[in-house]
Order: sequence, then structure tokens, then C-alpha cells
Amino acid sequence: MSLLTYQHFCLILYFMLKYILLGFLNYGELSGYDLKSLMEESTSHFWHAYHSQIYTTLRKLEDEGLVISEEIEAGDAKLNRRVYTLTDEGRSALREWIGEPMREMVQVKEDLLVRVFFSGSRDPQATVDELRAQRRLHQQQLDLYNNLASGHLNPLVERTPDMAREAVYWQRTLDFGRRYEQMYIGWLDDSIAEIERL
Amino acid sequence: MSLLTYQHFCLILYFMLKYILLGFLNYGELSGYDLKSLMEESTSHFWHAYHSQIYTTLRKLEDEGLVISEEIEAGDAKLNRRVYTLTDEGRSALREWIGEPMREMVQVKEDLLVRVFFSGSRDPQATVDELRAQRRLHQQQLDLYNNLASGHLNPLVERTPDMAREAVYWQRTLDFGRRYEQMYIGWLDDSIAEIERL
DNA sequence: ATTGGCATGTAATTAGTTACATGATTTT
DNA sequence: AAAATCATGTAACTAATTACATGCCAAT
Repeated sequence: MSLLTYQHFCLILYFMLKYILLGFLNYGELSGYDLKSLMEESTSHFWHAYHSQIYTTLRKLEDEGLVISEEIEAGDAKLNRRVYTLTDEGRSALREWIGEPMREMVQVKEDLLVRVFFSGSRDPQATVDELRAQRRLHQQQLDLYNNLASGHLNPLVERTPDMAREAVYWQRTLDFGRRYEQMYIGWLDDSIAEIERL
Repeated sequence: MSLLTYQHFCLILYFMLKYILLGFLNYGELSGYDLKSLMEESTSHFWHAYHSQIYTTLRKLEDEGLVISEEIEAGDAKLNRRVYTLTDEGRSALREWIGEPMREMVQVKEDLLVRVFFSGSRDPQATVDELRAQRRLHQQQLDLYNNLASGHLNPLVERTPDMAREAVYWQRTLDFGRRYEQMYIGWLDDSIAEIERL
């Protein structure tokens, strides 16, 4: 006995991983491992998921009839792969989701800001050290984005029929990453300078 | 019978809400409602929590011996308040947490970027409309940060003995918010322009 | 020999979200 | 009269994280 909840009335769920998986499967059939790898190269920069979550969500999507899977036997004692394909229902669920615009903003969750907020009670030098370490990490991330410029998403590009149309949007997300890291580094530099003046 | 988990060996937990509550209680005794209100005015911009989570976490902190509570009877049929105070253990848990620096970066989770990433299949105009709506929201948020400049956190400031020292750090988090929204708006504007050129 | 990549899953726990509940007082 | 704010909690559910679990193949 399950009660009627909000979600029974609201068709559009914002469980992102679901739509990331459907979105990738829209380009062609993929295994859980493929999806995990693709996400790591692309969407993980703005939506991370563990492999455990990917495999369980794929099974759930199959229960819902949005995808079907087939176990591909790789001869010679190699491990079998389970390959997923979008169904028509899956394709229309994806279309429905992308057709319904977001009306809210995402809530920012920044652990470091919590720590900075409550840093009044500690030695300013400790805060500065922590911010410097964060600066190194964010510089690394920015370098990564800059190196990712053209050559990334190759396995995906091969499968995508009209790749040029998609590429504009992929570049937009990459550009966000670059701007975000630049902004972050600038803020860290100014914060370090200001705290050192104390 | 509970098994030993990772957390038994790793003293430093990154359950932020816990430390936000301890951090505020370090300034003086507060009720769940006070904490909810304080968070809404300040930390919610980088760490949101529902009141249901705040009340249950306070009870958990009391079980752990990090805070103690007392029910204050408000005469004249008014509702009673339950007021929490830090214990010495709570104070040292907070000190330990702030003393141990973060070594990783926070994973970004941006719903909108997921939608942009998979926007190749929809009418560019629909994407532009969605980005424009988001622009309005982010402009609102930036305006809010700009208005928040000096007068905010008044109830907290009154309780804080050495407020000037804290204020530098509070301003740093507010400054992050401003830069974040400016970056976001700039990215939205450029993205809108680029998609309109298609 | 051991690390890393390929390949797939389940179990257990913790955290976050939505819904359910109540009831007073103050402001519009 | 209705809405907003004060004030506190529990229940149910969904999502995210960590740990457990296995085993091949290729390269160093």
C-alpha cells in the first residue's frame, strides 16, 4: 500500500541522474561502465555519481520501462557486458523533461564557505594555509578544463549523428567550468590577501 | 550490534549541518527556531537545511553530548522554546573540526548545466527562454547580496562578543556570493547570445 | 608481483526532502 | 477574515555515500 505523493501529480522529477543516463542513451546503446566513463569525462564536472548509483538506477529505469537491457556475451572467458537501449517511453520521458523548463535556482552548497564563515575563532594563518591548498586544487581544475578544450568526449562524438549541434552546448558547460574556477581562484587570492592583512 | 565503519576511524566528519549548528551555538544559546532563522539570513546561501533536519540534528547532538537543551516555559499560554547550549565536548568537537583543513574540492552540482548539456535536441529558442528566466533569478540573488551588505546578521552580531573579527569572514562569504552571481550572469548572457546566433 | 583498467553488482548507512501535524500571536 | 510569523516536532520517502564483493586481462 503506497500513498499518493507529490510525485504522482508532478510528472517532472528532478532526479538528475535519471535524465543524464537517458540523455546519453539517446545517442546510442551503452553499458553501465560506458555511462560511468562518459560521465567522468563530461557531466561529472557538474553532476557526479558513483558507479553503484549508476548500476542501480539503470535497473530502476528498466523496471519503469524506459530502457531495455541485453547481456552481451564476450567469448573467451571475458566478462559479459549488459548493454542498455532507450525505449520509446524512455525517449518521450527525456523529451518531456527537457521540454519543461527549470523555474528555480540551484541552492549552492560550498563546504569551504561554511569553514570560512566560522573561521573567526582560529589562527588566521591556518585559514590562509587552507585557502592556499584550495587554490592549488582549483588551479588544477582550471588547467584540466583548459586542456579538455577540443579532444574530449571522443567516444561519444563517434556515436553522435549530429555532433556539431550538440557540441555548442557541451562547450557552454565547459565554459561555465572555466569561469567558475577563474572566479573561485580570484576570490581565494583576494581572501588570502585580506586575511593576511589582519 | 553495529559494525565498525570508516567513521569510527576518521574523527573528522564532514556533515556540515552539525558544525553549522555548533558554530552558531558557540556564540551563545539558541533555539531550533533561532538557528533556522540565523541560517536563513546567512549560511543558507551556501548551505541550505530544512527545519525538520535542524530539529532532528539538534536532538542527535544532544544524544552525542555535544549540546544540552532546556525547555523554557513562556507563561501566558505562549509556546515553549527549547534552548540549546554548547557543552565542553561540543566546543572541542567544533575546535577539532575547524582545526582539520579540507583537502578536497567540493563537487559542483548544477542542474542547469545538465539541461544545457542535453539541449542539442530541442528548439534553441526554448533553451534561450530558460536561460533568460534563470538570468532573472540570478539577478535577484545578486541584488539580494548587494542589499545584504552591512545590515545583516543583526541578531547574531548582538550576541557575538568579538564581532569585528568574525565580520571579516562573514563578508568573505558574502563576497563569494556576489562574485558567483556575477560570473553566472555573465555566462548566461554569453550563452544566450551564442545560442541565438544558431 | 602488483597496479590499473575493464566490468558488474549488492548491502548498509547517512543525509536530504517532502509531507503530516499542531496551535498561538501579530499583522494586513 | 486571512495571511504571516513564531514555534516545534515526527513520519515517510528519495537520494547519495561508503563499503563489500568478485574476477579477468594487460602492462610495468
